[in-house]
Amino acid sequence: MKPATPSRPAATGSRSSAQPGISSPPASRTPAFSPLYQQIKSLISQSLQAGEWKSGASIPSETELAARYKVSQGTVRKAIDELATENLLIRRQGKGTFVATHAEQQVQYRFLRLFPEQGDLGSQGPAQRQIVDCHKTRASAPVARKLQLRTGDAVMQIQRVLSFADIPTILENIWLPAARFKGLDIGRLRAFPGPMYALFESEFGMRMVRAQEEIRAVLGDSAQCKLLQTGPYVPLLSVERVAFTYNDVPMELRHALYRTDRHHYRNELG
Amino acid sequence: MKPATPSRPAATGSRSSAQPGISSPPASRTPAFSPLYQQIKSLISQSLQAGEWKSGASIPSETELAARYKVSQGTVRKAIDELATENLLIRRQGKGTFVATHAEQQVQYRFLRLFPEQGDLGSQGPAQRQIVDCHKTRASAPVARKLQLRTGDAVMQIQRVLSFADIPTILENIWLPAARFKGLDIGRLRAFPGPMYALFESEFGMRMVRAQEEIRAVLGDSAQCKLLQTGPYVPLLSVERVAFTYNDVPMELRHALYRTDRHHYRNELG
DNA sequence: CAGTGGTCTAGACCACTGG
DNA sequence: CAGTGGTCTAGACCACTGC
Repeated sequence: MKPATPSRPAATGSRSSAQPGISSPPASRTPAFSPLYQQIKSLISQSLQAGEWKSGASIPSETELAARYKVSQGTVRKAIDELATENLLIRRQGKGTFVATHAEQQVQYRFLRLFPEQGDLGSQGPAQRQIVDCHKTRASAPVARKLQLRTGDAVMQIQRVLSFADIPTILENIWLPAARFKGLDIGRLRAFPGPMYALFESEFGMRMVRAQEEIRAVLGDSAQCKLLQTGPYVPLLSVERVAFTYNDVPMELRHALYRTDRHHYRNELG
Repeated sequence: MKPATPSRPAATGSRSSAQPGISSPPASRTPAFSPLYQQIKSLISQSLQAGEWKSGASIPSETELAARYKVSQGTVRKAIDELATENLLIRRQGKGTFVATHAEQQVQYRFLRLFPEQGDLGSQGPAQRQIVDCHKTRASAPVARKLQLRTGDAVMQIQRVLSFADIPTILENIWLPAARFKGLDIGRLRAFPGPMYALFESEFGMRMVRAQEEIRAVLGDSAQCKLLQTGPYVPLLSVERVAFTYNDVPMELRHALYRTDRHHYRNELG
């Protein structure tokens, strides 16, 4: 691309906003101007969403992508940089750029912010997972709203307990849109060795990319306290998480209760 | 700067790692290679820390800084970019780059992650602040450890209650190193109209840049419940925050209790 | 209109990885 | 050694702000 040329490359179409020299309706303002690298970014996002590259696999090199989209390397570089800071891609110098995954990481649980009170990281070995229940049901109104479904749509509901050092610590209730997770059952959940989000990736092609949590202090009821093996009416951390795939589509709702007598939820504020 | 020249500019000294053509001890490995923009970044950080530019004021333009440090504009640009994503600086197109501040923001409380259950943002107006106590005391062992002081060092201790829509919601206990906050008393706290971090900036030149929180579910004792006007033994969110200035120096410890019956703590997971 | 940050390019070289 | 991402430069132009 020569600089100073008003014409734009046909990345997929052309520059989305009104450009000088390009015919554009003079009326209808607020085109907002989308820079080239943003367009490249969304093209790469689309390829990720379409599954053009597998989880954990490498995407084409910057040079290749620059040639494909007919832009300079620096422009695809900026696009990839942003996708990397959003944790959709992972750059590794000398090796390439890879599709982010929940599997094969040293950080076993990407979205879990719970840390033991003493002994820093994973010093107590891997978590023990116990699937209590997994069945298909219909979405209640609040569940449907958070998952952007209609009330009564089919959802899979999973209940499980996570233990650390043999102490039950997390009680989770998970809802998934059944249409996207056909064939999921308690057997497959129990058989899968890694984190649940890794199962979603490898068996259903659903990558969780971002999540939002709402945290409250609550008193566990007797059933919850029994599953967590605590005394009755212990204060617990209620963590309601909605996890999103690409394009901010919600794909999982997870209501969790954390015991915080031996652990705490840690958060970094920028 | 000509490219391909092995010699490096004397930003403040010179490139910190072994460079070809520059005399450097061939022994003693692991220089780790610090790129130029990182050196510029730390120079700008030092100027921020030294108070060369006031809170909320603009720093020199990219062109000026490039001239000052004898590097290209793109290099200082990358340095500023990183400082901006770390929230030390704020870029405003067409206007300049500004020193981040806790004052004069639309987001009144930069580090507060508490949101009302309904009615999105600040719909219930500003918080009411009530200073309960402010006195000088000596740091206990745990307080000293978190503030990187010695046990028994002088600290200011502040207790206050924050109310939203006239409902007491947050009970805070704050510890500050007394040596850095000389002259702080309950009168000045009550007189200051803005957030406490804005007071720290404007009256003591201390900018809080980053914070870390540990969150647990607890039962409030009777004194705490009284201040928060709840029934006895209500589950509360315990939020222990350490706030840092530049260079990861801890400057504030804050133990807070949040009522989460009408609010929740919200967190985004990337 | 001048000045700021924001985008885009082209090219050179450096550091890291693996065969 | 070739290939990848990472750094640095120089220069042109664009978009936004305020005088």
